[in-house]
Amino acid sequence: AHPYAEASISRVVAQLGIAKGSVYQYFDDKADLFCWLVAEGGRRRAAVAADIPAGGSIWDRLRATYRAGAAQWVEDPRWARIGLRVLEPTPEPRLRALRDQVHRATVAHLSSLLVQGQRAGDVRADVVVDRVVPLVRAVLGPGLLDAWLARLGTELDVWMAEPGAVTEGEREALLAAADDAVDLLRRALS
Amino acid sequence: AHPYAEASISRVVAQLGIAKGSVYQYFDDKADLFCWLVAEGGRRRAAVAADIPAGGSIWDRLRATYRAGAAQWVEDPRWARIGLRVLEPTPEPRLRALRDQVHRATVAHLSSLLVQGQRAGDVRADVVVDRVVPLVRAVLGPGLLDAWLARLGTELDVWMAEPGAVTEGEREALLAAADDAVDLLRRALS
Amino acid sequence: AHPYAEASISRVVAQLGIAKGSVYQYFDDKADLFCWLVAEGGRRRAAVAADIPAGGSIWDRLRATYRAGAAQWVEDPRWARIGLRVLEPTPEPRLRALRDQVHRATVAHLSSLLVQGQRAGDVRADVVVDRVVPLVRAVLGPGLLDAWLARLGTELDVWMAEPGAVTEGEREALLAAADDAVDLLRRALS
Amino acid sequence: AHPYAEASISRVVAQLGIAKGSVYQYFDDKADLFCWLVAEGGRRRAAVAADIPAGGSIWDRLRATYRAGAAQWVEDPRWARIGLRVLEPTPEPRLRALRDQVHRATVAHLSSLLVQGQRAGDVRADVVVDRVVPLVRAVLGPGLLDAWLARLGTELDVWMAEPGAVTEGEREALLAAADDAVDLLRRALS
DNA sequence: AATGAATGAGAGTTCATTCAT
DNA sequence: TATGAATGAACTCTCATTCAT
Repeated sequence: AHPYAEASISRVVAQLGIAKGSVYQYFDDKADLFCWLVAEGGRRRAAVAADIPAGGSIWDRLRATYRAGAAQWVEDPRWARIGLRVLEPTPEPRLRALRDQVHRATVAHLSSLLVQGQRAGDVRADVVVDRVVPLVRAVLGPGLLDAWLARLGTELDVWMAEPGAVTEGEREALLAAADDAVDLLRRALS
Repeated sequence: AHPYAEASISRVVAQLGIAKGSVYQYFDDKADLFCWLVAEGGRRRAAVAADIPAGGSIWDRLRATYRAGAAQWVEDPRWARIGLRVLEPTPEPRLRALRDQVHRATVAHLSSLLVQGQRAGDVRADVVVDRVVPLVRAVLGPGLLDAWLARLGTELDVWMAEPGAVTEGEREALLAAADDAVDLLRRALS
Repeated sequence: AHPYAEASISRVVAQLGIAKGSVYQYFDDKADLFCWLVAEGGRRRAAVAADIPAGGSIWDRLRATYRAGAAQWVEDPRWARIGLRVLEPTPEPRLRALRDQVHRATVAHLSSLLVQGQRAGDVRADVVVDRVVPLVRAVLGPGLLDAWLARLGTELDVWMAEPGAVTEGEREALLAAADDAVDLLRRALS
Repeated sequence: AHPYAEASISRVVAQLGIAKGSVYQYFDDKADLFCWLVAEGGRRRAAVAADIPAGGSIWDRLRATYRAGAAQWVEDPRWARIGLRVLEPTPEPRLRALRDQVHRATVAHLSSLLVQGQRAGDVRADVVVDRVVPLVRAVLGPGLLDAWLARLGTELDVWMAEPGAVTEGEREALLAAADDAVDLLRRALS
């Protein structure tokens, strides 16, 4: 519910009704707990991503991936949110290291996808992969998140505080937003 | 140099070699100081943006704007960085208000630009402006920033700590990255 | 409006719209300013008390004095309030000295009055003056003040913040309360 | 030892030789600590008052009560002092609430006592209870305290700083002062 | 394994006072 | 005479962490 620096172990244990010391039975310190949460969020996202079928164009695959992301965002908003926390700036060295690792993994994944796309003819040959990866990443990351929030007519923090129920229509809108994002990239790069 | 929550007035005054109380002669509190810094950063950016010529297609104008942004990023990195701080999440109500205001202004600006583009034939008629604005915003915001950092071969915090000199080649690369971002949008939307 | 310790020169100058330094042109420090205010309050009270006719029994004179006090309390509540501030506890040595001085003066005055009363037959001969003076002082000080506030149906701080207008009926009630207090003493001591 | 506003947690913990944070393990904040102290002081006084026999005239009962108060003032001066702190003026809302509550309870108690006295014939029928209660309260409160201090030949703060031993003669004098106060009221009201 | 009291560094903020202008 | 920027001590309170039980 809070960025790393503002998150307070005192508040967490008060809310959970457990002893402060108990946290330190399982985690070395605040950063360790935070890292575990982020990693667990990543694992849950990966579990969903694993079910994406491999066939079709890279656009089909991207679409399937981010449609699944939309579904997860609706079903498990708190864990989805945690996954984003790692991207926020922080001076804590271990969190920086974690963030860089996540960054590199994402870049590597998108790069290989685009290269595959070029081989398969889904992506124009004159696209310089390294140059577009940051842009692609932005569209599918903050861009898509922003589009989702706009569709829900809310803001991130407001919605996280009270995720509320998502109507079937809203759910469809989120999936459509994922399609929009992938379509924009397809038009730009194919 | 730090997100709002981690920024410490104690550290600032120690670094400046002034008395703690002096800060409060000019600012109501920490949030007030932060808001002023962000606003000043915005003013400096606006001063640069004012010089952009009005003619040409919206793509030409976007290109000119973000080329100017690249130049400013190189020449005044600290003030450019401050401008980004306001986008970071925070529970402080006044900073949230400021962030929302900046957000709305950006969205309004991009929307009107795209609508103009449709009228002028620079943007396809079937583009739904409201749906693509978040994606455009992401490309030109985090996407372009990420592209710049990739070109400089560094990371945000590392570079801010020691902005260093930028070679003529790097400067050209930053301008080229701005072109890349706008081109991607042009291909996608026109 | 505040006890000495809570009173803030910063607040005062902000409210007056003058420079902080100006205070120190006229007063050595916060305590000096406070002492002056208390003394001025005392002077104003003394000015009123000077008009009390000297004749009659001591009960008549007390009654006249505290009726005048009631009138002043209504007409000049802020200055009357200041006069009470000096009685509040404080560790500041100069304020303690001032308070002790006021205390001694009051005790001396009441003592001489009661002795006169005994000589004139207004006060029973078996009354031990020194023993009753603290009780008399309490009746005419905090007791009467409390009675006034009860008659106004308010509390001290509430009323000071917004003294408001006093109806003729309330004014009469305050005078009656002064009579009550003196009557109680007369019955007890004569 | 100090009024609420002047009391300093920093000073307290320094004197106790404990860590600042420890205070906040037991109390929400400074006001909470102060309220607890006042309440505890009240409880101790109530414990003593509970032993007062119920029979006799209301004057007998008042005398017994305030004789017990004198004894406690000698035996437990610090806790007795704390009980008085709540009566001091303060802008802190919670302390104001506490003070008002104490005020109302005292007034209610004295009112019912005087009404009982009227029924039993201890108090003249023409006494208007609501009008004399503030005066009675003043005699038994600040009046009696002042009388005690006069008998001890000291001042409140001086004596609290060094309560010292009380001789048997002084102890008797304090009890006599309680008698004096009640006698004054008896003469005035019966 | 769980507890929660103790810790003390550090935070933001207010304050009375000084003094060059 | 008036100003108000500069000062730094003192304040309350929060925090992550430790450790004896």
